[in-house]
Amino acid sequence: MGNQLKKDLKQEIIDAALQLFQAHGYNGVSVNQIVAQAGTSKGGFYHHFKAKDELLYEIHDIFITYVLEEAKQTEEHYTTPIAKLCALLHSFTAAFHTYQAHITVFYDESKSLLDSDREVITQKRDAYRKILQQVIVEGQKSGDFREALPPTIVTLSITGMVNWSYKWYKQDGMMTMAQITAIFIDMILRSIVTQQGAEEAKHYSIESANIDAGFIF
Amino acid sequence: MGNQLKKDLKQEIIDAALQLFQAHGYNGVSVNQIVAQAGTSKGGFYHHFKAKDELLYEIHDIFITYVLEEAKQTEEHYTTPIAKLCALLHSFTAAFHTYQAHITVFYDESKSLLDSDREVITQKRDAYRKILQQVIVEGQKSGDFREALPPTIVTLSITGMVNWSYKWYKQDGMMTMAQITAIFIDMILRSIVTQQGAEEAKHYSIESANIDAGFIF
DNA sequence: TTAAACAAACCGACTGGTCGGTATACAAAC
DNA sequence: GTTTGTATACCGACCAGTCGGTTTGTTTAA
Repeated sequence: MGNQLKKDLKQEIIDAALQLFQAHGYNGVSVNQIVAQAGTSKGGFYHHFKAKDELLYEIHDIFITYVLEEAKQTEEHYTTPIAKLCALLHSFTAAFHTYQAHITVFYDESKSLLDSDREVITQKRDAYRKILQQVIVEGQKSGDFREALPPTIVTLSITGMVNWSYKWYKQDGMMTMAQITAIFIDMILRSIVTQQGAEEAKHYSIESANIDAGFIF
Repeated sequence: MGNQLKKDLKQEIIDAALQLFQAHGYNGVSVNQIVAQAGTSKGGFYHHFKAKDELLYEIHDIFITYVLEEAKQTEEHYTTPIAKLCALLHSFTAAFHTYQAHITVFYDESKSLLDSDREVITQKRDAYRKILQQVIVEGQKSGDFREALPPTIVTLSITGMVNWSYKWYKQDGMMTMAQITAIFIDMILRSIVTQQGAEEAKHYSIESANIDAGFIF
């Protein structure tokens, strides 16, 4: 437990790499730059990592493992498809505060992963998408979501709309991520609910008063 | 006119670079690899380009210039905000067939642009976004789009949802881009129209019969 | 004393870019 | 019609510098 009180060098390296990769891309950053920013040396680096590739893999894995685990727990904790969907989106976007750099690297630099590493990551990413898509399918079966929409496209649309915010969301911007997410959810629900589902979805509309009171998890 | 019958070397270089950049990123590809793939030499390359940077800039500019011009014309050609929005989306996604590689490079590698180049590109990209956002604002003023939604977030949501498809759309997949776009439009319209706008939006619903007949420009 | 944690010097491969030269095309001069 | 001049298109050897990674040496903690 206490071994994280003093940030160790490995974490320092990861943090430095995150910043640099986010700004210049994996192949645009040299190991020398990373160790300089982290305040260490190449010896220190290669003591903790077998290769530069491994660092990129760790960044990917830290992020997707966290998100996947979070999604599993969230999905189990709620009952209706609509509630599940909202909770999934909120739990994902909540990660932006801590993981925005991870996300940028995850989506822009995964092509630089070793093939073997990418397989592992892809598997976890697909597992995450499967959870989301399953919720959509559940909602269609329960009659809350329109069956005319292909679940795969809906899933990818939602993912795109939400993910894309890594390109424009600023921590110090005019809106918090929770506020933005409320709008996402409003738009997404309206686009996919049936008349039956509209009842429950109303609670998540930004026109209903209880939004500014905040969304609790 | 006839000077393009035989593909010239410069175009060959750009095509090769597009493929390679899309697969491995700008900094993951060397000039040697590009000229090998293009079937030319280092000398040939630097005869046509002052530097590797210039090639990346050209790829960006070709794409955004095309898209921006297309958007301007499209926007002028339609009257109602709803029609404008639909036409804008269709004209953008139609570019995927020819420009998917450009788009990938555009969104993944713009951080590798020279600062001066990036300024020019950013300006054009903002001009495009402004066109889209203006349509949203018009729709709010006309009473077709919900005024509760912040136009900036709506614009970014739409952009995200549509753009993200560059990560998963396959030319030889089960759905054509036009079919996918019809679903995008259905979802987007439902999420932003008022009761008033719903009338006109019905024409673009995937539940109405005329969708499989195709969308004509 | 031993092992882990780092530092610094170093290595070969490769990088973006240059340079002298050649091949081709077309126009002017004779 | 042939020669000459000149600009463009292109080639491939070569350069200085940087890359990821290794090796050797030193410090620190147990």
